[in-house]
Amino acid sequence: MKTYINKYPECDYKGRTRALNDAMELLQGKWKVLIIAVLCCRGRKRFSDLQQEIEGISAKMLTRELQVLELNLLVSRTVCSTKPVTVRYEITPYGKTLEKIVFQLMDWGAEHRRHIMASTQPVNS
Amino acid sequence: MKTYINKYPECDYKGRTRALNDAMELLQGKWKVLIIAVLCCRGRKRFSDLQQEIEGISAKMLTRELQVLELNLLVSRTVCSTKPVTVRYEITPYGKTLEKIVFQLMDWGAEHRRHIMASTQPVNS
DNA sequence: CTGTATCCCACTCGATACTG
DNA sequence: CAGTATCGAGTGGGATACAG
Repeated sequence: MKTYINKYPECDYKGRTRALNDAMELLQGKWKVLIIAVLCCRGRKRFSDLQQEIEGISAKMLTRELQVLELNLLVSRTVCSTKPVTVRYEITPYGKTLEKIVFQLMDWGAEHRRHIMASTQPVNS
Repeated sequence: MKTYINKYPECDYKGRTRALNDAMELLQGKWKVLIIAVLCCRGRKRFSDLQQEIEGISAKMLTRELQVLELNLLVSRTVCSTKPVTVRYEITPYGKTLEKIVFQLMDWGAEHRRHIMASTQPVNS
């Protein structure tokens, strides 16, 4: 029952745009995609390691975004009962289904930077 | 000088996350990806047609987002000097480079809805 | 028809301080 | 170590009115 994207879909148009909205809404925000990318690239990570690898993110934001990702089954959270507690975060097999898209976005972003720099006056930074 | 994404890149990590941020920043917001999708699927469209096809978007938002997309060379804008002016918007060949990603996001979003509905109590709507 | 200008609320996100 | 609580600035985006 998988539906495939047609180039010029005439039917289920509403459903498709809704699906796109779902995806974008979930991935919205400054950090979530980045977190996914890091977990995909670097594998299982502890909270503090994640915070170090994701430059600029605060504990609050990292917590909140990880919770959303966990709720959406993209990331798994494991508490290790060590002396001070440590927590491991890991991308789930299901989360891996986003890996390809995220990496394509990376590629596209790099290409886009070149494209814009070459074509116009860079707007900023 | 094209850089490729390795599964576990050790070098140019900063560059990659920066590229990902670029891409996400550009695509951020409620409407841009949707506009791109519509222009990809439906081809050249006038302003008012776009507004009709994209349910819920206001003129202000449509204008603003189209301007951003045009600035980023993803969309072209053509003014037709008809009696009341009409304007045609069209995805550029460059903009088409996002088509694949956008459609994959659509697919993923549809799959995700099923996945979440099957696995948990739906949170809302 | 295709926008622009204003007003305004809600929400995002950062900073900081605190807890088990 | 891994969070939570609270405050506050900035912004995204809706509603409405107006303009070329």
